[in-house]
Parts: sequence; C-alpha cells; structure tokens
Amino acid sequence: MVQLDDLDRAILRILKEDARLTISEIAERLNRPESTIHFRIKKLQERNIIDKYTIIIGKELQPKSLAIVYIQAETPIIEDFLERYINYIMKTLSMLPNVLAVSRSGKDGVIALVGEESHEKLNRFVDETIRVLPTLKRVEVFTLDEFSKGEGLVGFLVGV
Amino acid sequence: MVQLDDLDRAILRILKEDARLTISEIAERLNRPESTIHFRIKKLQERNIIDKYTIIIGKELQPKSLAIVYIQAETPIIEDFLERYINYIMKTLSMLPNVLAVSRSGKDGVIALVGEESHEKLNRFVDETIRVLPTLKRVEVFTLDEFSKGEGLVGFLVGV
DNA sequence: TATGAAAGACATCATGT
DNA sequence: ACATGATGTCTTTCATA
Repeated sequence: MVQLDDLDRAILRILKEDARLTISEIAERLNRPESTIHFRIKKLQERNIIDKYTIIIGKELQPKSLAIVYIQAETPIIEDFLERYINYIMKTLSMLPNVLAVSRSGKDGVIALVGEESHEKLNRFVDETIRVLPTLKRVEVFTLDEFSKGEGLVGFLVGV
Repeated sequence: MVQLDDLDRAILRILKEDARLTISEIAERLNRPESTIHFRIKKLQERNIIDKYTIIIGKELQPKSLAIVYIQAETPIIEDFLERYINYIMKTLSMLPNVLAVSRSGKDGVIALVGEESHEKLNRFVDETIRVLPTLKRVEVFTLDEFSKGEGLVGFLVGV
C-alpha cells in the first residue's frame, strides 16, 4: 500500500512545481532540516512514488492546434483480424511526431491526441492520414481549444 | 523564432528522460565539454524552451481507470448563456481531483480527462456528476485502456 | 525515522583561447 | 565554441538519538 504523510505530500507538491529547487530551499520552506528532506526524497524515489524527473517544453515548440481523435474500426466477422488491425493503427499513429498520445479505447477503438501548427494542417492530417484508413466505422474529432486544467500536458508530451 | 541545433535537441532529449543528470554526465554522453553543456542548458532555460522541471508520479498513485469525456451543451437561444454555462462546467470539473484535464472543445463542448480507481467508479462519476448537468445535448465516454504512446501523461497530471 | 555535522561533488562564473 | 580554474553551494553519508 501507498502511505504518504503530510510532509511527503508537501515535498511532492513542491517538486511538481519546480523539480530543480535545492534540498536546502525545500527544507527552508517546510521548516525542516535538510537531512530530513533528503531522506524523504530518497525514500519517495525508492518507493517509486517519484517515478522520474523531466522537463516541460515551452510554448514555442508546442503545436498550436490540438484535437482528440476517436477512431472506431468496422467490426469484422473474424475477431483476430480486428485485434491485429487495431494494433496496426496504434503502432502507425505512435510513430508520427504530431501524434502526441495514443490509447486503445474498447475492443474496436483508438483514441489519439493530435497536434499541428494550425487548424488547417490538423484537419488535413485527419483527412489524409486517418480517414483514409480502410474499414473504419467512425472517425470523430474533438478540438481542444482552451484548457482550464492540465494545459502543461502538451509541453510534457511534445517531442524535440 | 526557435532555432535548435542537434546539440540542443540531444540535450533536451536527455533531460526529458532524466532531468536530474549532472552536467558532467550529459557532457560525457555527448562527448562535449561541461562548459558547453552548461552554457546550452542556460540558454535553453533563458529562451524558455525548457519551460520547467517537474516530477512524474509513479503508477501506485495513478488512477487505474481513465476516460475521455466529451460534453456538449444544448445550444440555447441566448448566446451569452451558453458561454457562461460552458465556463461554469469547466470551472466545476477543474476543481475535482479525479478530473485530470479540462479543455473547451468548440463553441458548445467540453473535453475532460477523468481518472478513477476502477471502471465502476468511473462510470458512477460520469453518471452522477456529469450526466446530471442540465441542458446537455450529448455526453460521450471513451475509455483509455492501453497506451501505445504518451502513457506518462497520467503520472504528470495526477495530483498528490 | 529524524537530525546535525562533515566531506565530497557539483554548478556557476570569470578569463582566455 | 571550448578549456581551465576558483568559489561557494549542494548533495550525500554517517554517527547519534
């Protein structure tokens, strides 16, 4: 089981905001000795509660136009074909740099997060790369126009 | 404009994998002097290409069941009401800890990424918190069952 | 598990090629 | 862009409670 006390949570929240703060700065903010903060962070890493440290890429390198695309395959007679076809779609989309995330959705669906420089390019990508896939039952596009929570995810996902 | 050379990109890719590597370790991997790496990283930060440093929370603290939920409001006669209603929905959802991301989608829609401990809890959340909202035209739920790209986004978004 | 102190490693900066 | 060295800060370890 995962057991976190208030100090652990406080440290995690601070590191989430700025993972480059020094242990002494964190110690000062939380009114604890450095050795304690160091010990806690070490434990959080060992317990894999802190999975990794990473950077968020700034706006300039991020795609301006985003959309969630739902792709549903035509349900075929042969089950095994559907399985392999979904896997093929997922693998293909995953390789594209402007496809930021791909997940299976149910037995016959795929959800992708797509980013492009402009609304036009995004529509063209959907038309020319996704809608052309054979034996699709449904393709649905939901543009992401303005985040009120979780906006940072673009800078986290975008490649360099 | 954003100008990145191969060295910048190599550094960014390394930091994306592990933002806690020391400058000397990065310098060694890339066969460059430490002073150069230090200088480049400093510039990348100043140029805001590195926007921030953060931590990814491990699996144990992540929701097991995820879904993208699309919420479309009934288009009313009065435009201004739609605007305020969408804002209200977004603000309300943003406050919930199990709603990891919220974005407006078009004039009359909202897209939310929802996480819960189980498939059942997730369905209950959608039924009891989202479908009960008045004057909705459509609520669509797409479960996220298995990522092939961008899986880390959950550990990035989840709160502590 | 928490803490204080000490030792070593590191980032940072200045200077010069 | 790269090299070197000086400086102060930070991490890490360990002994102790």
